[in-house]
Order: sequence, then C-alpha cells, then structure tokens
Amino acid sequence: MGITKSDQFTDHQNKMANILKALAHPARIAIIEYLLSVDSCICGDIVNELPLAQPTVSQHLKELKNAGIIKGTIEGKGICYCVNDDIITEIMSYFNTINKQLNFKKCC
Amino acid sequence: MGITKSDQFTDHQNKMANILKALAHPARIAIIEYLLSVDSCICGDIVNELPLAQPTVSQHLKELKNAGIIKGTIEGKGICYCVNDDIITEIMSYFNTINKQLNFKKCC
DNA sequence: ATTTATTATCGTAATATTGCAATGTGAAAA
DNA sequence: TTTTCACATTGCAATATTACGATAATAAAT
Repeated sequence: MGITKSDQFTDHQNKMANILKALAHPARIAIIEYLLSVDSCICGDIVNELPLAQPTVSQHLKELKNAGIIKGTIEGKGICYCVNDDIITEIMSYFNTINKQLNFKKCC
Repeated sequence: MGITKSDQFTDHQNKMANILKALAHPARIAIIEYLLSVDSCICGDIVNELPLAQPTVSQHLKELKNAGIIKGTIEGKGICYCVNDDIITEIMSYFNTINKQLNFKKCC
C-alpha cells in the first residue's frame, strides 16, 4: 500500500522511526555534516555545497526541520540552520539502551 | 524523480543513510525491540508479536538483514534472528562524533 | 518603489516503499 | 512419501519519496 500502519505501533516507536527517517538520506546526512564542519553558522550556501538544485535542498532542510533535527533562525540576509543537540542526545541514548541490552545476550 | 542521487555523495554518507533507512520504520524498530526483549533467541513468533501479516514481516526482516542490522541462523525448525552488535556500535560511534563536534559550537 | 538576493512553495514526472493474498520452498514429522 | 510447519518470494494496488523547473514570498539594498 505504501501506507505505514503507524497507529499499530507505540508513540515512541513512531517517533524514533520518524527521527531516523529524516536522517536516512545521503543528502540530509551531508547537510548535517556540513553544518558541523563550518565554524560559524554560515548557512544558505548549503545549496552550493550540495550537488542538488535549490528547491531540492530547501525540501530536505524542511524535512530535517520538521523532525526537529535542525533549527533555523533568520540571520541578516539569509537563514542560519543549526543542528539541534537535544535530538542528537536523544538518538544516542536510544542506541545506548539498545547496546546495553545487547551485552546481556549471547545470540546464535 | 524518487531516485536518490547516491553517486553524488560519499560512500560513508550513503552507508549511514542506508543503515538508518533500514531502521526508519516503526515495524522494524518494533522488531529490534522485540529481539532485545526476549531472553532466548526465540524468533519466528515475531509475526505473532507484530500487527502485520507474515509476508510483510518477512519483508521487513529481509531489509534489516540486508542492511546488516540483524542476522539469521537456522535453529531446528525455524530461524533465529538476532541483532548485530557491530552495526549498533558503528551507529553509536557516528552519533558520538556528531555530538563531540556539537560541543564545540554555540549556534544561533 | 525597484531591484536584487535568499529561501519557500507548487506542480509534476519518475521511482521507491508498504502491505498483503497467493503461492513457492524446504525441512521435519507422521 | 505425504503432510505439516516455518519462512520466503511473487505480483500487484495504494501511497510516499525524490528531484527540479517555474514561480512565489520576503527582506535588504539601491
């Protein structure tokens, strides 16, 4: 169908899936890595960095913003996009939990 | 287009995107969480745990397996699926790197 | 008030994903 | 060797995603 049965899963499962989905694209990974690589919050030129047209980049930024992974503030002319620490922390603690549970298992 | 310009991004960016994509679905998150919650490697009954038909679960398992997130071994009658520690470690170290870089930034 | 620069949105084509019924496969049990 | 059980594969319909040209929208600069 192409439609996910979201209502059959827990809120947390859906939340994690949505966060990860927002990151699950090479262009969006590249955006995050670029934002982390620049010293100041020079954004806008993300478009120049990526091998994609401006509307496409804008769309990816929107998805990252919707998922709460980046936040944008108006800075003079353009907009300053930054990675949101809180979500990164949340992702890390999720995988930490998984990792802890794995240590108690010897499997197959 | 619906086609991702994978060749325009680095191998590592594509690899991370693919790993995260495999996890970016509530059913697949639920499968991982179920595998971690059971003591022994009783698998197979994943189908009974999930609100999805058997072929759908089988498909999700295939995607998780292709991404290297789980591995399956034949165990008597059925198959034993287990979470692969190595990939979890890899994901954690990726987000750790991101987190470290974030600490050096004060943004917007 | 115009122009210019920067980002967002719309519309659309191409492709990918999700879900399941039906069917196939392979191995243990009878 | 049939039957049965546990999974996998196929095929298809519904929906989602990706990408971009064209076109807004907005604000600073002239």
